[in-house]
Amino acid sequence: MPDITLPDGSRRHFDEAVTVGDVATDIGPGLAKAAVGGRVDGELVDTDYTVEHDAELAIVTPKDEDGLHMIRHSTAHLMAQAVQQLYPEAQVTIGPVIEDGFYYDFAYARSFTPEDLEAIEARMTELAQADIPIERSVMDRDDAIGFFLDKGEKYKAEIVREIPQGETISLYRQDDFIDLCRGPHVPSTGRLGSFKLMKVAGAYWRGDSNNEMLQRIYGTAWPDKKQLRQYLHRLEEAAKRDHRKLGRQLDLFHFQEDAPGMVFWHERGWALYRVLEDYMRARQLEYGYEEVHTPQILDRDLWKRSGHWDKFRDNMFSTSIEEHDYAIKPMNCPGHVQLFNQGLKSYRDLPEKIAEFGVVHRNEASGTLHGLMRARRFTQDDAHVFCTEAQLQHEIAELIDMTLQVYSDFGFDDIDIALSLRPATRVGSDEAWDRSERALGEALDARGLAHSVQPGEGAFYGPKIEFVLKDCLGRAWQCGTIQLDFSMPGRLGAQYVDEHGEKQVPVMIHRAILGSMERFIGILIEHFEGRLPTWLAPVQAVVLNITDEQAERAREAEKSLKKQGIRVVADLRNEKIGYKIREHTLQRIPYMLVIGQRELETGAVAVRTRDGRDLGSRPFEAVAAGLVDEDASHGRFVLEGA
RNA sequence: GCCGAUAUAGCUCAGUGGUAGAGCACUCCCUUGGUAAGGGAGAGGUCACCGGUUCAAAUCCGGUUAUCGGCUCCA
Repeated sequence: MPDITLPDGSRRHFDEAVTVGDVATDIGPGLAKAAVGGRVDGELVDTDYTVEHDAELAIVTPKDEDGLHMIRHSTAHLMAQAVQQLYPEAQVTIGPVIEDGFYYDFAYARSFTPEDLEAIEARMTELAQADIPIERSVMDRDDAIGFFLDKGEKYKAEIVREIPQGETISLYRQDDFIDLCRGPHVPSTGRLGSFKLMKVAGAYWRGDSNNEMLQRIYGTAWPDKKQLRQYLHRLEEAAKRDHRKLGRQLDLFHFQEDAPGMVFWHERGWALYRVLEDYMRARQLEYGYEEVHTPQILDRDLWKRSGHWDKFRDNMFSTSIEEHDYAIKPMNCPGHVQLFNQGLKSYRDLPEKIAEFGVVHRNEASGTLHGLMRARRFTQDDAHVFCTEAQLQHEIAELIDMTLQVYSDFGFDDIDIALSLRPATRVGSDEAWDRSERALGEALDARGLAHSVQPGEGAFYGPKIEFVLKDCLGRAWQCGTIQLDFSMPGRLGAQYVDEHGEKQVPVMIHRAILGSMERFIGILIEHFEGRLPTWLAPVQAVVLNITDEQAERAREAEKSLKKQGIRVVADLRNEKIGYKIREHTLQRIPYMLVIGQRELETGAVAVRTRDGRDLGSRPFEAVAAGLVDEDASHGRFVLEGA
């Protein structure tokens, strides 16, 4: 008869087999009421799971990660039940838990409308209030196939068919609704209630664009109303950071119908862009790169030789002139190989590091465009390192250092690293892939950097290391990449003469740190909610006069700061100081320098930050020096600290 | 590219078969005001584009384009 060990180490003895629910009741009525499931010897189970032997048991409540997961999963079932009651022809398919909620895919003749969603949500609330018991049962695999086919659920039958012969199939039933499911689930629908249906969208059956389109309904679910409200609030806050919205509000850039997926940079946005480019240029010079610039349009033959035309022609813009076919470059590498091929190269010339702020065009599918984050024209901080295999380890190690240093300067210290291995469609021999995958893995291990491995995710020409940075909302952005290429140098005839006078093909490393300049700017805007650190801010300070009396001094201050390299504007409009402060605060300008009669007399400026803090009146020269320091000191606020 | 939604003034939005609206922004005038919106007046729109229905279309229908949310994709 079972001895149950609880997570705090205490033991309870029972004279006969007990359910998880019984144990919870035995511990206390409050816990019994809260219990949605249990974890028995590490396995997640329903509350009516029977424990027959000695076991470790944790009661699962909505406060646990497990419990929250169960609530979301059960809410997905609740939604499916509501949908089938309201739309009996709708077939159920799959309904997994996702971050912050769940979705369920239905096969239905038409799309669900926002009104349908309201009706479904209302029905879900009724079903939750009815507190319908949720019961588990098992069925033989073949019986289950027949069962679902009888109900006209061909998708479910297909799922069951793929479960190995002989495995037991578990079903969960709540009233008239029965779904194939591994479980576990909460004991009754009354445990659910803090949910909201979020949106409908099309989704391909099994995620394959050759398959039919299903109707997916997304929802969110939480242990209580308060957490639901907090979640919805969080979404609103994230929406405020949307770089497309801020791009307009802060006058950084715009898009228009004439150039889908291509940015029109305004003066302020371009100022930010140039700071980023100048910063990367300085880093690259430090690390011994040669900056170059290669043609935008190259003969199609070159793209055939490089392998791009075969693999990616659908995503390339083409043009022809005088009966010659060309393609607009989607990548910079073939051009960089042409540069490497100039003159005869010796092993003494290696490594040769060629960098370009390369403007590329890729014909991204229309439905995928997303502001700066996914554009058809963007600029890569691209570079190619040509080296010998023997130099590989050292070069990769240096690239890893450089990449992490750059991220740190932008304030990103939480970086995930992934190693992506060979994809199904690829060029190059398996031996070359073996060597290159090993080289990258060893470089990471040598530096003690934890990383995940992603089989099949490599580029067609080689494996890669990807750097994924996390912004202040915890969202992940893949930016940096280091890719080995044992194929293209050979295809495009790159060679060097080794110490024995023999011709050899160099190894090529493709690397980008920011990735796309445009996208990185989008990430910065969202990460800082437009409140860019002084060194990045398009306008770093604004000089404000209070009355016309101080206009001349304000103009002088502006001129002096400009001369010292500060991005500054003077606002001498005939408006009250409060009005000007409000406007420039909303524009997220780091410092507002106010000159009134008092400052005019003392040669000072009154400094106010965009956070609304008054740093007091200070001598103009000191403020100017502080701004210059702050500009030079990536991310640190010198003036405020003073 | 696929599914769905959307497109009205510079911006944010209202208008739903019968003369196109508001707030902010803009221009001019008054105001010279000390840290998040001073007052008044004015100007501003082929209602995304093309076609259809109708006596009459921003409004209804069809198509195109773009955008938004997903899906697929992301060298």
